[in-house]
Amino acid sequence: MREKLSENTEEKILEAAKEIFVREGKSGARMQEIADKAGINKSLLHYYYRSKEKLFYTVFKFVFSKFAHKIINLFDADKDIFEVIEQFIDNYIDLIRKNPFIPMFIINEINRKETSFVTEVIRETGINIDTYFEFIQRNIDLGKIKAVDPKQLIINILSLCIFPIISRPIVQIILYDDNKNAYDKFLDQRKKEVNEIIFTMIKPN
Amino acid sequence: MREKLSENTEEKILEAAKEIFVREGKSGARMQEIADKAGINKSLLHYYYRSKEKLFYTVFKFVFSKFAHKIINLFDADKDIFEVIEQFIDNYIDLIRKNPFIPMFIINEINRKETSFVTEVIRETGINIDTYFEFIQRNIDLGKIKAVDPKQLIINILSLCIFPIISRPIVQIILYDDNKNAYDKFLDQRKKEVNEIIFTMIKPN
DNA sequence: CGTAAATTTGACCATTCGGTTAAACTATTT
DNA sequence: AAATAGTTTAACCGAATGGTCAAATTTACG
Repeated sequence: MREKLSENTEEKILEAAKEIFVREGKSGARMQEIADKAGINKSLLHYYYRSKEKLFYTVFKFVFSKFAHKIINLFDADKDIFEVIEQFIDNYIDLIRKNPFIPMFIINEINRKETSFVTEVIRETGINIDTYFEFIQRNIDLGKIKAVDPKQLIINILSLCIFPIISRPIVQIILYDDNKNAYDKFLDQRKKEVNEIIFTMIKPN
Repeated sequence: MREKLSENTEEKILEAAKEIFVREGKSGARMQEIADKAGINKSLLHYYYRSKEKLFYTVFKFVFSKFAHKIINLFDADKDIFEVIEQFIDNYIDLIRKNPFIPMFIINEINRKETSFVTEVIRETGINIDTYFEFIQRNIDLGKIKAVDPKQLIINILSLCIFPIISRPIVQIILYDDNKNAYDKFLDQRKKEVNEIIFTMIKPN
């Protein structure tokens, strides 16, 4: 049995597939377009990933895993919760701003799949929400924050960070007459805004 | 010139197209599927709406207009702002819960279109954000609420209401082990949660 | 080098899909 | 009833698309 000669090609395919799938969605993506972007023949796609379905699954798992871990891992630390949240909001808004299509991509495709697919992906990527719950509970026990519902809290943070970016194409037009710079400023201000909201809601009386 | 005999068929097509487009997206939707759902021949689709593009445009405008007006019109009233917001949150969460695919549909398709398309739709549907701005400004002037940024405010409300529902398929699994009832309770509680957040942020000191 | 395995290509296939066309059918007007 | 305009259908078309296959090329190794 020979060694794998070009893990390079596989990389290039994945990179191209990621870009196309994320931008166009699964049904909108074309195998030919992915091949072109990877600079290879369409047959090669099927040589490495037997079908569009398989290729998509690989890409989805990769993208989802990366994003999910960026959320969960933060709360692993033993840092001050207010610092963690501030840092999270700052990093996450920037991250999504740089990859504005990814949240939509994830939500979108999960909507089209059965639960088993999602469960499988979550299991395989090994994300674990419990570290977050423990982190919050510890801080409640220590009296650092109010006894808030950790589930509502994480959804509040994610909502306030993600929604303004995924809805940007409409909101930028309606609120800012499609002025890109103005909306970028809006998003920068938003970091303070979200911070203030979350802090206000969790800080002890 | 003859009368239109069956505005019935046109209705049926629109209804079917709406359901399919919203669920499958523009590229995922099939003209044949729409025809089947409307109980007619595929050629009839092209008789009434010349192309998929035209049919989609009609559906999109219809759906977008309905949802946008539900947001804007509320703030037209001369009611107490706290009542308006409370009612809005309650209604809107229920509305989206009943039509969970619509926000994603709108955001999704707007992402794929050029600005001109969106501007056109907004112009044609005649939504006007100024009534909202005036409503907020009036309440600030009257000292009923703090001098908050109306843009941040509306985005906060929409984020907190919409995101938990569009991300439901993932979040329900991660937070509630895919227990539908549990997540429905979560969303009911959420009305209180969002209300409390918004009220806390705008009420005068 | 020679050969066998791994990689890459081009030609090709079956199916799907949006769209067209001509003919059939229905209702309305005269 | 005949003519006419509006409505519906079945058959068909060309392009696009996911996928296959056998041949060609490259690479690793004895």
